[in-house]
Amino acid sequence: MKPAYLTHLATAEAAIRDTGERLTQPRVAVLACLLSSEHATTHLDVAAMLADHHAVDRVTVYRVLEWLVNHGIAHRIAGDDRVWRFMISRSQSSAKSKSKPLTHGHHAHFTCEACGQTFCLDKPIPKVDVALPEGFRPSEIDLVVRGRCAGCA
Amino acid sequence: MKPAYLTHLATAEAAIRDTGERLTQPRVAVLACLLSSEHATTHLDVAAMLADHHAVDRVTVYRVLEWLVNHGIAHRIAGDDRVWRFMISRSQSSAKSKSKPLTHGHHAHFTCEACGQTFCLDKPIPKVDVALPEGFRPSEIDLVVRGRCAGCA
DNA sequence: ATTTTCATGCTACTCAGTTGCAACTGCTAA
DNA sequence: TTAGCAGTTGCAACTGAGTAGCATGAAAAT
Repeated sequence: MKPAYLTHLATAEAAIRDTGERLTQPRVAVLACLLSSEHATTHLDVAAMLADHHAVDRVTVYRVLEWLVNHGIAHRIAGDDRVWRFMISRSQSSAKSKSKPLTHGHHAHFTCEACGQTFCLDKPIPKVDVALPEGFRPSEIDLVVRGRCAGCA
Repeated sequence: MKPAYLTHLATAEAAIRDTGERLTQPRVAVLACLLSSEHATTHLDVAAMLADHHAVDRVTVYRVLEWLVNHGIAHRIAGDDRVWRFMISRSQSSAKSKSKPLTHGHHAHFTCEACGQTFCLDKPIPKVDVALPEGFRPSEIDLVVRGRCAGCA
């Protein structure tokens, strides 16, 4: 059984070429990995998935993930276990535009208390109005819902 | 100049005695530290503050902080730098009750992108209704506002 | 084909947080 | 007041995430 990410290699390659920066094996492989994943994945998950067919050094995984984030292709989520998790930013996949850095705006995540997995909630989020103290200026709101996912219910 | 936390020692002692568990120097000192702090503090901050007058081993700081969280006296916040930060749960300070574990319910934090400090937003938060996928059950919602605090504006 | 530029891999490091264990101390009960 | 015990502390050694420096290697530009 071949790993699932293989079917996303072409899409990944196109997306990376789109950035105008260098097209490299590790970038393609890591991105394909994210594309094939339903939920947020750690650097470790990525390295493990690639181990058989596209072995990539763990440091490179870190760097590629960071690169993807900087290019607005992926975004990172701080989990409860102080491990970064990564996910493609679906929002940009529709935009054919020479996308600006993409601040990722209002975004909600769901973290399962049982299995620890994190999911992106694509559904539109009602605009939240939070009263801030004098002098505080907001730029972004992050919403995390904790609970039990469908699989662990 | 004496450290600020010294004025909170008595309050801290009372709160710990309230739990019915053991009253120890490190617990009192660490809690006094949190009480004296406006914003979320790391284990390191705590250890540094106590160094002169109540030196406590760093492992003990970790353990005491965890203990405080388990007793609903403090709560922890996952920062962007994957370091835990801690704060007293103001909500319980008013409750003279033999407080139940306290799930800390809806709670908002503000993280300053410039100085990295995290503040608790005590203001009531509008109830957020998030549409979850089929089978997902929420238990808690965490709201983090990112931006610039009054000091860094 | 050659050069330039930038990404990769490797090694070695930092730092948060944890574990195991021996020594100690706050509480309780005699 | 003291003896005993269980819960705490301190220490040392460890794990695991993430990073820095540097030599090698590979895309793209010429």
